[in-house]
Amino acid sequence: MSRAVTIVDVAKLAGVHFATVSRALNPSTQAQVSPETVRRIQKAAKALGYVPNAVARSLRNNLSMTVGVTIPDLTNPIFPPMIRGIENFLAPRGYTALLANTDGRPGMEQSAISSLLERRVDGLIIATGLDDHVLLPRLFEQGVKVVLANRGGGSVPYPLVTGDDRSGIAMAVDLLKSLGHRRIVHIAGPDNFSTSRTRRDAMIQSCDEAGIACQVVSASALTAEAGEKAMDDVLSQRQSFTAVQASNDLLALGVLRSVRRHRLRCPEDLSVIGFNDMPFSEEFSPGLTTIHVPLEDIGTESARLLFERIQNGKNDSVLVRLPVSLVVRGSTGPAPKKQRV
Amino acid sequence: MSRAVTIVDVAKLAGVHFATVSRALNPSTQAQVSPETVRRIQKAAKALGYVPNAVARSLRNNLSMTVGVTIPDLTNPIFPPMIRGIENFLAPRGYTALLANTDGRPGMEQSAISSLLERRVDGLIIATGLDDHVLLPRLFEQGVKVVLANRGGGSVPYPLVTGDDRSGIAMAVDLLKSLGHRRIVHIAGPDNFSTSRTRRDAMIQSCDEAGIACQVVSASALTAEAGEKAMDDVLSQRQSFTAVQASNDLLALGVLRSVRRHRLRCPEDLSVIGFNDMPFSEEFSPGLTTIHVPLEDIGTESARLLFERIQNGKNDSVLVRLPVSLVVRGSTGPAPKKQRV
DNA sequence: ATGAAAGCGCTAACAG
DNA sequence: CTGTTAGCGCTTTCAT
Repeated sequence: MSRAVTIVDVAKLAGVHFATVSRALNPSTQAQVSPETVRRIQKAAKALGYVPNAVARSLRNNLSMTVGVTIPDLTNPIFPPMIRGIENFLAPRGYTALLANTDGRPGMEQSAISSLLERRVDGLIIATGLDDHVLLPRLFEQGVKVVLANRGGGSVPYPLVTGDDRSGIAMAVDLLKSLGHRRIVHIAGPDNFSTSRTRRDAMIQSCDEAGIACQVVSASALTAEAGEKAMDDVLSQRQSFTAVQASNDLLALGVLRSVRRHRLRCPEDLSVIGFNDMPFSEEFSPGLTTIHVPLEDIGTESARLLFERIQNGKNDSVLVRLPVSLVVRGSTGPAPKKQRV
Repeated sequence: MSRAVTIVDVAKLAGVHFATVSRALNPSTQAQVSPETVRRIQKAAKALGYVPNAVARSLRNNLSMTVGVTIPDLTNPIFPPMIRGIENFLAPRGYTALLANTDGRPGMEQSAISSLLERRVDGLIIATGLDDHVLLPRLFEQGVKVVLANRGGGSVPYPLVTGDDRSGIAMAVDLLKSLGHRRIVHIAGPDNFSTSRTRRDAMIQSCDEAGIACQVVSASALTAEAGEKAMDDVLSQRQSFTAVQASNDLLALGVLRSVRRHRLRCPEDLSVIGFNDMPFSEEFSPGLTTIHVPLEDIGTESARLLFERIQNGKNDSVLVRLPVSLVVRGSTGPAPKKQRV
């Protein structure tokens, strides 16, 4: 690219000092310049195809107008809506999001955050759902603005935005109970995800209170494949149960596949219920009954909290727990009279 | 945040000039500094928690180590894999992607690109699939590095990465023909997307060559809702046909919904075939027969081409047409003897 | 209302 | 091998 046109070029053409160009082109200082001069400068800028250099501005202002967002994996369908929520809030305010995938690996998370910090993001939305790493306290100490999204609270007093997992699980248990189910299997996610633990514990508690027997099985990852494998294992054990509640929809999808392969009918032989209401869970066969989590809202709220903290310099803690709701579709039905499983 | 520690602070602690710190901390110049000094500097840097300032470096080097990526909508499932492909290639090379959603609106695309250019991205991957806007020739003229992904060729000689739409459509027609279908409806996407036009034209040509009657119906958007509505219209016209080929899987999903609502059976009464093999199309009911497009590879290739062009300063044109394949699932079957539609 | 000058943090000549 | 210096493009005092 031939050398970019700068404020100095514009100044020459308009016949003013380059500082005046800066004032004229900046909304907040434009009033300091005479309207006539402003017009002249704008004309010159357009004529030359001037494009402001945000990098130089960032260096000078110590403000990059970017925020970093770390997620485990973009291809996990719960994240695109969250990210849209984040961008919908930030873009109109002049902010751009830098995305980093961590694949759930603490090492990658660390290097991703380092890279974002080097780029001098004004704040961070961490949605990796992993346990507190050593990094977090250090970030807090340094005054780095962070909002934690979609994960459980840790020891560090950063703001936190999640769906209401406990009440979601309670809704699921209620539904199953009202359908006559008395023995449920819970497919839990890996233990190092805070949501996995929260949902599992809530499940045990809700079932306990409802007088329902709950068997917990852990999947090795939050994927359909892991869910399928976990369900295969459960079915091979010939336990008796009439319903499965999975820690997320991807696991539930795996359960559905396993059930189909074992020639069981859902929901006639077995009810299945997920968590998240991820995009397209409606299209599974059968359509997945699940707990709807307002993913886009989680994104929007996280962005709002971060934005506020960047603006006012505070770093105070809040807990935003967004309400969830039950979505009943085809994968749940009355408990079978004669247990087929 | 308390004032960040800079190269100067490190220099003071290590008792050297700050330029030496720069050399010591930079892999490419580290050899110029005595090993002993390097160690001392690294120790000082660690002790102070020094984080290099990429913004300052970018300004100085005129290299931001970022690329801009514009897409219509992250929540369209074909994009996350593409973006992962892009990031998988770029991240190990020190590059970060700035994402911008345009919602398919030329105005938003323009402002997104402006914003990215202000941030001095080193290049742009444009995957909006819209027609050439006025911007493109101007960008080319200015020497801005761009790679066009997943869209048809335009008048501007930028590199281009797509799936092989024509051969994909041919595969779909072949399959339907071999199943005995002789009257097909093609649900086309809006005309301002180049892929819509390519696939529609390929459809007309392939059917022509195969001696198959093809009726084209246009959907108002590339969404399930638009596909459903288009299919409703088709069914209300009582045309005679035994198969539907949709311009993408989202439209096909809408078709499946419409078919279900009209109490027709798929594939017994009607075969449906999509395009893209987007994530979860396998889970639709029935599983969607479709043309697999290597979305992640499209991302990787785009990133590679852009990277090469950033490296060597060239801006030469290439056309990379990635092979596609037919994926047969439950939504296609033999043409019915007695036409039910 | 505008000009002059300093400096954000860094890299890259150029000296020594 | 290390120090000195200039300058990337911009905003912001401080003068005038």
